[in-house]
Amino acid sequence: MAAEESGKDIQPSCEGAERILAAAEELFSRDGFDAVSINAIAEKAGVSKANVFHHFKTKNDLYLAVLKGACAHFCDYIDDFGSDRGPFPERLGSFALDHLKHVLERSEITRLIQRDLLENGPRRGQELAERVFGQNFARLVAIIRSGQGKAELRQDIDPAMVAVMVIGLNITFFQAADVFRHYPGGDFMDDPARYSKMAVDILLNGILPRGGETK
Amino acid sequence: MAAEESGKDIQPSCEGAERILAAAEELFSRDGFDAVSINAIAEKAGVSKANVFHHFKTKNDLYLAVLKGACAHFCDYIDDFGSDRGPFPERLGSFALDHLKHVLERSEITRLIQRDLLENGPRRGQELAERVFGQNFARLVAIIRSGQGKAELRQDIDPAMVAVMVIGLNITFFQAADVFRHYPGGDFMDDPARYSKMAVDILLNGILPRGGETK
DNA sequence: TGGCTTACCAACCGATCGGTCAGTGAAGGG
DNA sequence: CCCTTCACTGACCGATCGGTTGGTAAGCCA
Repeated sequence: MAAEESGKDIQPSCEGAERILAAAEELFSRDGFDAVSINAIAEKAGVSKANVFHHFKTKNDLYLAVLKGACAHFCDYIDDFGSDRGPFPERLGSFALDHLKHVLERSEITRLIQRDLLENGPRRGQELAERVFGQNFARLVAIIRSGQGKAELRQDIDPAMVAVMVIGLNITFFQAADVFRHYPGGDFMDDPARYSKMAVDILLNGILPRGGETK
Repeated sequence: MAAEESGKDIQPSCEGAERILAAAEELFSRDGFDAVSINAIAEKAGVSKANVFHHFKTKNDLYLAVLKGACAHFCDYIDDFGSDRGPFPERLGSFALDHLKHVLERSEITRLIQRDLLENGPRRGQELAERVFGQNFARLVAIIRSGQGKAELRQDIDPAMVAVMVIGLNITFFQAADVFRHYPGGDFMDDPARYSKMAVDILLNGILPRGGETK
């Protein structure tokens, strides 16, 4: 009897199960948990409905497996974000753009996680905090803190706050570009790189006039 | 025969219909469209299921009515945001905090709109852009632009971008406070006013050291 | 060879879904 | 007075839901 992998992390190993997972990931992220039927998943995966329940005990188990896989995938490559050398502003800008690209390239996973957070509230928030964004966040905070150590940025600001703003602004682009795009002067929401550059510039320099010139 | 108000904006006028709308708004925003059954709505509203269909042609019609009502409610009071007088930084800070409070107070509506945007993608984005956030956005842009006119902020920044950042950072707080709260140094996500103050400070002054002191 | 496990499937189950229908009782107008 | 309108209901419909059951065919180890 299969479908007993409740706690384990063994990846499917079976080709059918992988196809089920892939189909489920796409459908769940696009339509949400309740809007997707096991029939639809089975059909898309090219297997029978009973086979879905052979590999996953319940629909919720399948969803959890999809979410776990998505989280794992999302954490790949984040070590490559940003350059390790160079002055702090460049390092921050590089991280911000890499992270935004990463989010946009994995839009399916991003939407899945976002939806899950929306539906499962605070309790899921803690889980996700630990296993998904944790690495991104820690790395970003480290970049900022190191810059602060070298007095390359203000001492009186909270590095965690800056990290929240960078990631938050990227998520904002991901989920609200379609809204803001339609406003007059909102055409920068069409170009991630331009958006990232503008946001980082403001983050670094603020919007108030300076003594010197701004660039 | 009722249930024929497909295009009209006449508010329910009937007490039963109002109770149905209220129940539906709460359930839809909490659990999402597909997870809420007409039975559940009817039960919560204290009417029969058939009566729901008497007032609203289909489940989707009811959902649309809820969304429309939510949008209308959300736009109330936004004219009171921010003070009209005083220096630009105070005006911006005041708007940002008022807007954040507004979002948090109407968390049900906010979540409903957010969910709808997530599920209905770009096509709904345009609608929402026009009818919900439009007024907020325009007002915020006006505040920023007026400050720019008086040379109270940099000339080379895009007012729309600043508006996106203010609103985006508020939405970030709303939806991700439960995630970021769990990180070391993320305790500022417990206090909206503190978060808003920190964000606006960075927005205004940037994170790079200045010639003078920062405050 | 025979027993055991595993991947898989068609058929089926009770429950619930969105939605319909025939009808009831009260209000209102002629 | 009847007649229409309207808010409202219980009983019902076909479809589909998540999940189960009994069974088949292939591989593996003895």
